This record gives sequence, structure tokens and C-alpha cells, in this order.
Amino acid sequence: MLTISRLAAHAGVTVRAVRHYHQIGLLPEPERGPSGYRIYDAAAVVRLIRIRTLADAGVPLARVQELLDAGPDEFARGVEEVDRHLRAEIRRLQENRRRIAGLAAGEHLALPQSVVGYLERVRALGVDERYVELERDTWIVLAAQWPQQIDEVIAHKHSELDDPDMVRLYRLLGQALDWDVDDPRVVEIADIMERQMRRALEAGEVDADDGLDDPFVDLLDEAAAEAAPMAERLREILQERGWKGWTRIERVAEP
Amino acid sequence: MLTISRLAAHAGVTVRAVRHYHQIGLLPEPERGPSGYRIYDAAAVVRLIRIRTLADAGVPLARVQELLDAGPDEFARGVEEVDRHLRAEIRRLQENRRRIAGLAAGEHLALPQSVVGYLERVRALGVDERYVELERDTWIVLAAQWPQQIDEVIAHKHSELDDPDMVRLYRLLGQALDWDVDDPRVVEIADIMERQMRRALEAGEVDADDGLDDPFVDLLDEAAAEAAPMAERLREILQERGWKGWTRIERVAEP
DNA sequence: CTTGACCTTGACGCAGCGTCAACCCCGACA
DNA sequence: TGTCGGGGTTGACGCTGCGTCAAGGTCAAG
Repeated sequence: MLTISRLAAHAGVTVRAVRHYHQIGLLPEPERGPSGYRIYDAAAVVRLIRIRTLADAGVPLARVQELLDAGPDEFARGVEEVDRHLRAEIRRLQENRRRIAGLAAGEHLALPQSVVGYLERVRALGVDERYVELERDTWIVLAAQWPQQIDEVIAHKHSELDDPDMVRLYRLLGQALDWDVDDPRVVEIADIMERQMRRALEAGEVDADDGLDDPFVDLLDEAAAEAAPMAERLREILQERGWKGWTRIERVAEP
Repeated sequence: MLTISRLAAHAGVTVRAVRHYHQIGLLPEPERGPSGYRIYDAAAVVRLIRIRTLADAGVPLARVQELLDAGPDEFARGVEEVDRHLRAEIRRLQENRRRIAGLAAGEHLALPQSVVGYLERVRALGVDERYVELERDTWIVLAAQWPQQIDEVIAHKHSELDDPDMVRLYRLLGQALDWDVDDPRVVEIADIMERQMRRALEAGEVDADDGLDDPFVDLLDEAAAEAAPMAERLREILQERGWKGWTRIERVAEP
């Protein structure tokens, strides 16, 4: 005869768990002794061990119930399903581990390796850290939007950085965070941007059907603009010259 | 400007989850429009994606809070810990998969491969299926008790089966389930058992310090005895000859 | 002006137990 | 024989991370 705590110990579970299994009918209530104590036999140990084996594998207790009370064929099918579930779960965790791996390197979360590498290159150019952080946040959102295409997009951004004109642009943007609203140097930024936008447009690199909806693009532009006082002035200049957009380039009018 | 459902969609979570994060202070409550609607900006999307990245990795929300609001060093340490946790979880699931693998082969749950193989051999000898199930249940309990040593124990049981005397014993035990209480053939079983017990004792195979407590051994014996009417008679005969025990052999008196 | 799709707060529900609380019981020791 | 420590009993609330009504107010389109 076993008391509840000895039963639990033999099966490697807690007393509370055993009582819970009684409550939900997973383990039948045993006879009681004259004192009201539950009195178990060896069969209860066996059943309890089976329950734990399935439960440890992540099977919900309700399903455990079904499986243990089912015939051998239904049971076999259930076990196969459990194994599929385990495999899927393992894959999910491994995927998460890969994603987590990038941030241990220092970048602040939720970015694929490729983007982290790109940001590091930008930082190495001497671009202001605050600007790098702005870019980073935009990339976090974009990476969530296009989990597939992000590596390709980043590869293209990398190639853009081979152009010294683009490097100069980044450096200027970094400095521009501290400029006054009417700093005249904003014109140089506008010049470079116009060159680059024109080049991109001619190279057919501008893709209007990028999976982003317009209001969302506006929101990203707006967020970027909030960071620097001169942004509004830059927008005006570019608009006068027939350009619109930041996150996504758009040609709105011929000059 | 984003409404809650568009925010949720951009980050790949449910509206309910976003509200939950507000409730627990994980995501700050944004401004409200004149209608009382929440109005989000791009920063909220970024924060929300970060939250999900950590939460998907199994980090409890309270810990997510701490990590996101911590400095980069504390953050790095936290991420490393998360990775350790992920690795441990993956190992646990893989271990469960191995355990589950055995039962897919048909045996009814909670047994290591070695035991499944042993039971199959016994079954192949033509031993009654009901008796095999009795053995199986005992092994489930024993395997839970000695997860390490079980393979060794089973290897020894395998070698015992090389003895035709032992094979005969198993077959008789299978048949004996249907015998009457006073069937005279029980004597043959007792004879074989005595021979085997004596042999085991002389070979030094009997280990009193096996990690099982006495009441538990008695319980297992009792459970086995309940299955067949002749069991009690068998016990008496063996006791007269100075033997005790079934699950564990004990010499109680010289003849 | 009506739809139908959104938004709001508030509340209860779920698994799988952990953790009191308040009480009873059993065996050992003085 | 009392008592003491370590069992047992039921009952109830707590925890995480939301899902899911309910009972309304709002927004944009037709």
C-alpha cells in the first residue's frame, strides 16, 4: 500500500500533481483507508508514469487521457503526432536560437545577421551613433515585414556603400542631426540624394510594389523626420525638385 | 498614425496581446485620439517586435521588461542566459523524442528501447500475452526507478533467456494464469524457480541494496500475485523451501 | 441613415499546477 | 499518556499569456 506522497515519489511527480490528475479524472481515485487517506497500488504507479511520459513530451493532459484510454492503433497514431509536434518544436527553438545569436554580438535585438553586419559597416564609416540607431529601428520594422527578402535588400545596400557619394551622404546625415533648421548645408544633402535617387530610378531599382502599404511608409518617413530639425526643410527642397519619399523613393513630378 | 489592429498586424501579434502588454506596462500606453482610440507611432512597432522576439524565445514577459529597459551589458548577459535556456530546452525535447521513439514500435509507453526488445523476445517465445503485459508493467516501474542501470539489468535478463530452463519457466507462467488454485503443475514452476534462484544466489547476482525500499518490493510482488489464482500456492511452496520474494529474491531460511 | 468593420473597457476562462489555510491522523519518544 | 513532527485531507486563490465573450461607441462607405 502506498500513500500519496510515496506514489508521487515513485513516479517522480509532486503530490499536488497527483491530486490534480484525480480532479480531472486522468488518474482514478483509489480506495481510502479508515483515516480517509488514499491508498494506491502498483497499477497506479504504472499509470502515473505513463501520464508523465506523455505530459513531459508536451502532450496536453486532455490528450493524454484520450491516448491512454485508446486502442493500440489510435495510440500509435497519437504517438506519431506527438513526435511530429516535438520535431516542430525543436525546429522552432533552433530557429529562435539563430535569431538570438545575432544580438549577443551587441546589436539591440530583432535583426537578422545580414542587417547587423550592414549596420556595423555604417558605424565603421564614422557615422553618428544616433543615426545608426535610427536606421537600425527602421530595419527592425522592415525585417519583420519581409523576412524572406531582407538579405537581398541588404546585399544591395552594401553595394550602394561602395559609392563614395553614398558614404558622404551617410556622414552628412549623421552630422545633420545637430544642425539648425535653416542650416545651408542641407542643400548638399539634397544634391546627393537627388543624384542617388535618379540613379536608382534609372537602374530600375525602385519597386513600388514592395509589400508596404502607403500609410505605413509615411509613418516610417515621419518617424525618421522627427529625429532632426532640418528634415522638414530637406523634404521641401526635394519636393520642389519633384521628389518624394525617404523610406521609398517616389518620383512625383518632372522638374 | 496606426490603430491598434494595424500595429498588431505589422508586428505579427494579436490585438489582445497588445492590450495585455499595455496592462502589464510592457508597452507604454500611447496617446488617444478624440474618439478614445489609441494612436501608435513607428517606435511602438519597433518595441513590439522586440518584445515578440524575446517572448517567442520563451522569455517570460516580466523578464522581457527587465531586459528591454536594461543597459547593454545587462542585456547581453540576459541574452546569453536566454540562449542557455533554449539549448537546455532543445536537449530536453530531443531526449523526449528518443523516449517516445521506442513506443512508436508498438509497446505501450514509458519504456526504454532495451526493455521493449526484451519483451519482444519473451513474446516471441510464445509466452502468453497477458503475462508479457504483467512483466511490462513491472518493468515500467523499475525503469523509472533506475533510469541508469536498466539497460544493464535487461542485458542480464537476456542472458538468462539463453537457458532453456528459464524459457520453460516463462511459458509455464504464461499458462499458469488460467490454472486452478490447486493445480498440481505449480510444483514444476516451483522447482524451476528454486533452481534458478539458487543459481543466481551462488553467482552473486542477488543485490539486496538495489535502491528499492522493502514495502515497494512487496507491493510489486503483491500486484504480480493478484493476476493468477495459483500465485498464493506458489508462494507457500517456495516459503516452505526457504525462499521469499519474486521481484527480488531473498533467502530466508536454510532448508 | 444604415451597415459592417473597427475601437473601447470589463470580465471570465484556460492549463497545470504552486501555495497557503485550517484541520485531522499516525508513529515514535519521554 | 501526552506530545510532537511529519504525514494526510479539502478548499480556495494565484500565476502566465493571452482567447473570448459582452455591451457598447466610432468610422468610412454606400
